[in-house]
Amino acid sequence: MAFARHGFEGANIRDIATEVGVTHTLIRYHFGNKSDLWKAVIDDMYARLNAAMSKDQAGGFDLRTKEGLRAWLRFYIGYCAKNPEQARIMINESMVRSERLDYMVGHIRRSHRALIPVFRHLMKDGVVPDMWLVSFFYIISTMCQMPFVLSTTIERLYGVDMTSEPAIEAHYEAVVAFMLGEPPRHQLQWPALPDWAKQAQAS
Amino acid sequence: MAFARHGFEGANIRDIATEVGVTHTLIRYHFGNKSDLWKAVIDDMYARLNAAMSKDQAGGFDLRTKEGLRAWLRFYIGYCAKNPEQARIMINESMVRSERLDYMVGHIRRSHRALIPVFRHLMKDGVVPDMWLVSFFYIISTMCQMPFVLSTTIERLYGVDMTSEPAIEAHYEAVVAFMLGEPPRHQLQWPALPDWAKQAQAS
DNA sequence: CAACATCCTTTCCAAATGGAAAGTTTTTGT
DNA sequence: ACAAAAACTTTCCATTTGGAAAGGATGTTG
Repeated sequence: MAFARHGFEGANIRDIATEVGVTHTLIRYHFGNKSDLWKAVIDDMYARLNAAMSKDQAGGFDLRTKEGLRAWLRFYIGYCAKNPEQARIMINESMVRSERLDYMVGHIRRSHRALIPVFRHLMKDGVVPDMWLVSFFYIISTMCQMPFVLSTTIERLYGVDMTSEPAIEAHYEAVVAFMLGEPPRHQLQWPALPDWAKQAQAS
Repeated sequence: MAFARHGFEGANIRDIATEVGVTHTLIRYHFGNKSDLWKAVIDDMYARLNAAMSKDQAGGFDLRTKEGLRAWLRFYIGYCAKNPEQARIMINESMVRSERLDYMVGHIRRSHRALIPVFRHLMKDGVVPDMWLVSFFYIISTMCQMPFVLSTTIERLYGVDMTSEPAIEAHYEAVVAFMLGEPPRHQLQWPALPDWAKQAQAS
């Protein structure tokens, strides 16, 4: 989506319209002004996120155990990999204090409220070390999101397509190893590195 | 800087100029077109980063030990906290494939090349678990950067000023705890959470 | 001091962009 | 089938924005 790629100011209704094959005035007719369109996008985004979360959470895992945490991480990392625009939009709007940021924070707060008790449990049970909750939240979420948000950079830098299944799997294993201190159970063939990185290994 | 806040397309030379107190044509005279200005900003950004890195690395720490890693993390997190625009610009440009992204990748590659051998060492010595190098890189760097990149959101969400010393310190302790599995050595008074988050704790 | 280059301002332009207004087609309810 | 409402298009406008051009001020050098 254009808002994810160019930010609110960089995106323009006309391009969005032609992308969908309509005129820019039609978009205005249905959504109102640019801010209204943006809000509609955000609402839809969170609706889809919540739908995916609750569906898979009902279908499954108890976040308070290591096993459940692993399952949740696999789900969440997969979701981030397939919907990187969502994190991109949110990051874009975090760059400057704005009315849009406040609107977004309403959604974020609801998500976080649901996860806080779970995260506290993980600490209490010693699954993860005790730490400041805010840090824990942003460490976890950015760990899962950022490699996919930055996929174009990683592609240019390491020649790896982060949206590919092996890369997603490798990253999942890395996150689990990092969080739980457990090395990958089945030895993975990690996506190969380019020459400049391999040579750096030697030095 | 405007490029960090609004992205390349969202920023405009005229506003940048008035911010500095000159006319927009003067900026054009000195830097050329908008892309040239952007490149000059990036070059300066990396020059300052490299200066800070090499100065403090010379003054210091051996990244291959736990102690050294801790010291480096403290430095790097502090740097990220005080220069969040740097990560912001890079993230902005990662949103879409562009000539600017390629330009940036040149700088990034140099930084990464210097760190890869160090990171490999950390894994070989068992300081951190074995994992895919690309994941490790982005886990580490985003852990250190993102809370400060997203400081406006965190402020609105948790009422915490991430740029304050206690918040930086708390985050540093969290990162160390997360990476090395070591709980904070001296018990910190973590910045307080707002009511909505405390109540979530109870449930 | 005169010629020249550097630095900076003023003025202008064309394209892009958000938005308004008015008109046309399609759908819907009766 | 017909009137009203909803959906959509065309046309236009004011503002913003990157950029070009020309002129003026301020050194700088022989």
